[in-house]
Order: sequence, then C-alpha cells, then structure tokens
Amino acid sequence: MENRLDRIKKQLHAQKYKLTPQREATVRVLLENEADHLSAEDVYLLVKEKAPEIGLATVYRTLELLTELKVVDKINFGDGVSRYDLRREGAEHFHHHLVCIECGAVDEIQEDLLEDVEKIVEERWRFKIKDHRLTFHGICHRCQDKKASEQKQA
Amino acid sequence: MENRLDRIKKQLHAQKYKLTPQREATVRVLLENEADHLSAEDVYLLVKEKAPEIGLATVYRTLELLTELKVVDKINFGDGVSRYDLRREGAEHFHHHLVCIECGAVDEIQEDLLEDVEKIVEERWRFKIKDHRLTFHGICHRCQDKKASEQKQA
DNA sequence: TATCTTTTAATAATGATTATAAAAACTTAA
DNA sequence: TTAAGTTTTTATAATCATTATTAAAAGATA
Repeated sequence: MENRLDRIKKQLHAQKYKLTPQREATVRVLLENEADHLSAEDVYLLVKEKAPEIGLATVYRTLELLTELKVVDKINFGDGVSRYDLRREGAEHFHHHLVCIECGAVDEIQEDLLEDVEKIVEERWRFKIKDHRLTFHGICHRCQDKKASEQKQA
Repeated sequence: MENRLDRIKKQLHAQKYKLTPQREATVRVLLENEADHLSAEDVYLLVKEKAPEIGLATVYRTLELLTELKVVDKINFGDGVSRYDLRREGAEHFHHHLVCIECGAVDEIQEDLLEDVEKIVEERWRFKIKDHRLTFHGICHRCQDKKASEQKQA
C-alpha cells in the first residue's frame, strides 16, 4: 500500500505537483476502498473522517488532477454522478462492467474481451481505437439466486 | 414518416397516453433529426421553432415518457447531458458508438459485435444479460484523413 | 352540466460540479 | 532570512441539467 502511494507521489512530482496532506488523504481513501466505485461525495465523506478540515472542492480538484494523471479513471454509470476508480498498475485499461438491474451492484471484469471486436471495428470503420467502455446490464448471480430461493419458498 | 408517427401514436394509446400537439411536435423533431444525438435542450430549441409556446419541462416529460415506452433510447456519452435517440423499429437494440476524441463526432454501429462475448460473460460470471452498451474512444477516419493531409502540406 | 383525469406551463427546488476570491503554505532568489 | 512569486486550499457563490410542484387548461366521463 505504501509502495503504491509512493509511486503515485512520484507521478505527481514528475508533473511538478505535490502530494499535499489533503491529496495524500484522498489517495489513501481510494487505496482503502479500491473495490468500490466511489463518487466524489463518497470520497469526500470518507476523507473527512480522517482529515475533517478538508473541503469538497479540494476533493473534486484532487480527483480531477488524479484523472488527468491517469492515476484514477473517472467513470460514469449514467446514475448522475461520476465515480472514481484507482487504475490498476501496469494493467491494460479496460472498462468492463456488469450492472445489475435488480440490486444495482456493479461488478468489474478485468479480462480483455474485445480483442477481436476491436480488430473488426478498426478495419471496417477505419476508426483508430484508443480506449473502450463496455457495460452489460442484466441480473447478477446473487439476484438470480435470491429469486430462485424465493420461488422455492412459494 | 407519417407512418412512424402513427405507430408511435398507437403505442401511446395502447398505454392510455395521448399524442398531444406538444408530444407530436417533439416526436416530429426526433424523426427529422434521427441521425443526431439530441440533448433535451437541443430538442427543446428545435421544437420551439415550430411550437414556440412549449415549455422545457414538457419536453423533458415527453422524452421521459418516450423512453419508458421504449420509443427512444436515453443515452449517456459522459458529457454531462442525456441524449435521446429514436429507436429503430424492429431492430435489435444495440448501442455501439464510436466517439472521436479529436472532433467529438459520434458514429453509431448497427451490427451485433458481441454475440460471442455475451456468451462468455453469461457463462463465466453467471450474469443474465438484458442489454449492453459499447463505446469506443478513438480517432475517426475523417480526422485521420485531415491529419494526413496536414502532414502533406508541411 | 358537473366531475374526474390527464396534460401543460411556469417556476421553484435540487444536486452535482465548477468558478472565484482571499488566505495559507511553499519556493526561490537576492 | 526575507520579500516576492507560485501553488494549494478553503469557503462560498454560481452554473447547469434535471426534477418537483402547483395551479390552470384541456379532455373524458357519467
């Protein structure tokens, strides 16, 4: 954990930005909640627990800065808020999400599912792909199980 | 065009909604601008040209109603506004977009690119897919050409 | 016609995000 | 070290898309 913080610190310094206490607190919250997709408000509330004097605008600015530096990804599930995910180091940059229409849970898939599809798109539409975003909407296994056991009950 | 309007009218009636003049004006704007991805504000301004007495809230309510009835798709490019696309009749419901990071153009692909991918996801993650959304970010062929000819100049 | 429902317009309210301005913390160069 | 310049932060106001509210209008119904 400290290693990742250090590397992020170096990334900031490389662009002449400093890892201020507020920025460090924000990054720590992101590191400690890596599995979640936190909104700016979520991050703000969590940072406040440790550094109560921080302001919402600072959190917004920090998240924006981290997005620019590609330390985090700003993602949009269409629910009206932006969410911020720490980017996995070294990993390719995929955005594959499974959004459950029953319970709202969002799971993330780390595999590259689109290698072949990208080739088709690049060739057929002459579109030079830099990034992609793929979201499936459906019913997660948890909700499927829940439904199944409810049916057994009745 | 009139045919499609009639069919939309029937869809409304089937759910006990009426095709009021305001709603008709809104649908006409969508029919006449099918290629674009209009925001609520865009639709509002276009409808205003023909029916100046209409209010923004009515346009919002109409677009929401049409979305519920699955006459239009409400889509989100992450640019802070929702956009509304008339759904192609009979067509399967794919959302494949090519977003150009140079000029901002959004092209739409009508093919089903994900048949195989969906199978993998359904099996491996036990996720019952109902819909998906796939967006590629990159450089469109127009901007590629523009760049190429600029290089020739220099 | 009287009444009940649907729809509309106008406007206020909300919620996420961004802009602004003044203060604080750091840096740097004389 | 100190004065000046830069970066960052805080607090707050402003903005922008969207939703809620409320009263009036239009339509349907009995």
